[in-house]
Amino acid sequence: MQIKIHNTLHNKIEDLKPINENEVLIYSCGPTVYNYAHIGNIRAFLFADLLQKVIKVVGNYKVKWVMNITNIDDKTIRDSQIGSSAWLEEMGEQTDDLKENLSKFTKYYEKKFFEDLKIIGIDSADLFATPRATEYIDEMQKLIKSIYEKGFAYPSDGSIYFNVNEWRKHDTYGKLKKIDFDNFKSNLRIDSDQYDREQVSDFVLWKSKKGNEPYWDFTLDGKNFPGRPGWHIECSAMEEKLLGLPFDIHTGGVDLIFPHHEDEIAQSKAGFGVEPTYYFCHNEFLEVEGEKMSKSKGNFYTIQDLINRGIDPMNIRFALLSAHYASVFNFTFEGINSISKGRYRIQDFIYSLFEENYGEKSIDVEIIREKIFSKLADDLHTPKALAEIFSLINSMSPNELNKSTKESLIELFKELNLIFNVWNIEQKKQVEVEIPDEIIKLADERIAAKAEKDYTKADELRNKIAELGYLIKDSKTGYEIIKK
RNA sequence: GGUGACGUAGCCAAGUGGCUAGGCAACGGUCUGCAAAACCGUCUACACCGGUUCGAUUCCGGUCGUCACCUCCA
Repeated sequence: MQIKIHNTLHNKIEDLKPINENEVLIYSCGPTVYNYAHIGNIRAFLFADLLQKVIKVVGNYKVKWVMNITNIDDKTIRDSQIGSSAWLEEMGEQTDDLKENLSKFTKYYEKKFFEDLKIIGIDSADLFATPRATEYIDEMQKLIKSIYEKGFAYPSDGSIYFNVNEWRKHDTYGKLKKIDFDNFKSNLRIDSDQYDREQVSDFVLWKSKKGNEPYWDFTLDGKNFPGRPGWHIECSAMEEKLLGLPFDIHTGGVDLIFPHHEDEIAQSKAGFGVEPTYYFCHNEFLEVEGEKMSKSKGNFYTIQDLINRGIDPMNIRFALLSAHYASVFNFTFEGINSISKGRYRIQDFIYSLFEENYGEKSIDVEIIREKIFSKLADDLHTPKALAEIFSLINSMSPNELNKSTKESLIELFKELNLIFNVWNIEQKKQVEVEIPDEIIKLADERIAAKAEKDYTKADELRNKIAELGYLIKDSKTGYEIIKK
């Protein structure tokens, strides 16, 4: 099926036409590993994952997906410094070697990041590569050199900057977003580094070493520039090395449109002579209870925070998939709760497909499949696809279906789950939960009271059991105890 | 200040120049001693003001409001 996606380069939905016939090359801007990922970060990676899954399952392509790990920047350096309060015992002993500290610090959060991905249903085996910025310093220096030699970079006070004005004479700067060069917010010129630059819109390719920071030597024009790469150059260098240019799709959050991706385009074109990609796709932000997430507001949730509040990570995944990636998602606890119920309903439908209980009814599953897939193919429209799924489960009772229809539906849900990855496609298992003897005793007492029609006592016992954290469901044959 | 997005029922969230998206909640019912669960049913909205049109929630203009980006925040 033809996949369509919104391309920020042209601000419209376009047919995906990959460079290679059978394979789609995707690069996703990955995390800066200086802290635990929060649900906003997670949304971005979930979007990239959704994209690659839909391209595979619906588009029938192979996918080569690269996500970088930014392990060197102001924050990772700051927090890995000797005596940093952000240093955790689990990271090991700090040493005198600054690079070693940086590596220990960032590898800790990198590990946590991949654990979080797994929890949220993203399989890191789907990733072709997860390059760490510090392992591609040579490639970055080569690229900077090339940009410099072509006259689009200049050194200033030990750093090397990209010359946007010079570049604008050759090509558009502002391909992703219209930039009004006369109206950059004026107070942003008051910036501690501002005097280094020829003009405000120039960005740094190589940052000179400041104080006690880890650094790499970099010889340019016979002169050494001890320092470290700027943020934008990391992605440009790693993309070229791992995917080759141009590749197909570049993903990231909307905040990266400018300047990060704009600068990537300029750098790659200036240094390599090629623009990085044909499609830029961006996910919108996530708010919490209607407000932008921020540490100062205290509405900053990590996956672990949510799990600690008793939220099943599969419900987080499902909730995020229930809205379109390009719209602002308002994360609320009430919302998670309500959308979760929808997931359970679909799950129950799937379970009943496995029941060996058949009717006469037959439906054309292929038509349903086409419908759902076409929604996903249309700019990853998961809300519409889910509406189709709900319409399906509302239109029938599973046990009135004949055997082959049930089997086809199981196959369909298996396929859908390759994308959604939030259901168990199997027979319902009796979950073995240890019910304490005390509870069983109370429940038996209640059944006895019920049999004697002593409902007051029965209700009292039910309340008592509820207080202890268990729920009683009566049935014709007896009762069922569920742990709350 | 500049650029862009958005405002849809109690809540979340699609979409469209005429043909009730969907979910959650709520309410009524079936079933239950009563509940719970499940099932059936009910709930017809598009910020405001103009304009275009036979017809506008959808197109155009304006107003109000919310949000994002404008040098390293996904």
